[in-house]
Amino acid sequence: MSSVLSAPRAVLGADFFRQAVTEAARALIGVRLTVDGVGGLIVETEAYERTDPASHAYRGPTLSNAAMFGPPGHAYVYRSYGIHWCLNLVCGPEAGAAVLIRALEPTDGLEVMRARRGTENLRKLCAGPGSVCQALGITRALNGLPLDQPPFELLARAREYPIANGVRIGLTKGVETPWRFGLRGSPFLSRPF
DNA sequence: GTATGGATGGACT
DNA sequence: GTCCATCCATACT
Repeated sequence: MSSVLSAPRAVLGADFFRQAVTEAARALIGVRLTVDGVGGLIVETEAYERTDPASHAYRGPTLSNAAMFGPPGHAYVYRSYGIHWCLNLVCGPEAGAAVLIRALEPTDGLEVMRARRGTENLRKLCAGPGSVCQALGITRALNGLPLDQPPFELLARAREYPIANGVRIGLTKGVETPWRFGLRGSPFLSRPF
């Protein structure tokens, strides 16, 4: 599908991140996410919230998940399987909720991302939460940082997008909860819906 | 103090 | 489809 956009986009404000986490996860599809100017359009997200057994916030605040209990509109970055980094956007009217960024359609800084990922394949640059962080250079150094300031930039979607939704990926708890959202038909999803 | 297992991705059969 | 690299917070002894 086309990703061309010419209209200027607004930076996402505090109100965006205060909406219910599932609404935020849906509304983030089509938003342009960059870190130091490198990134693309968000095409896949998952929602996690406080009372959700699959969420890192489920057992309450700890040192490592503290960002999830901070104000919305900030990043929560964690290490996954000892190898990868995963980026969440803290969202919602209540503390302890966040949206996992699972895939982007790469648009900005393609050569930087190709070098970081070690592949020329556009479809594989940002397909999966670990890949997104590798391509964008996201590590724990960005944990807790506000999303409306550099190096982050989040620009509102240019139009409405058709949304697919389904169950979340890779979980052992909360496996039935259909809180995975994606751009329907996008070739840049980590997996089809 | 020690064991465990996870919101993964890539290599391989 | 299966396997497993590699970190570290948490659970358990």
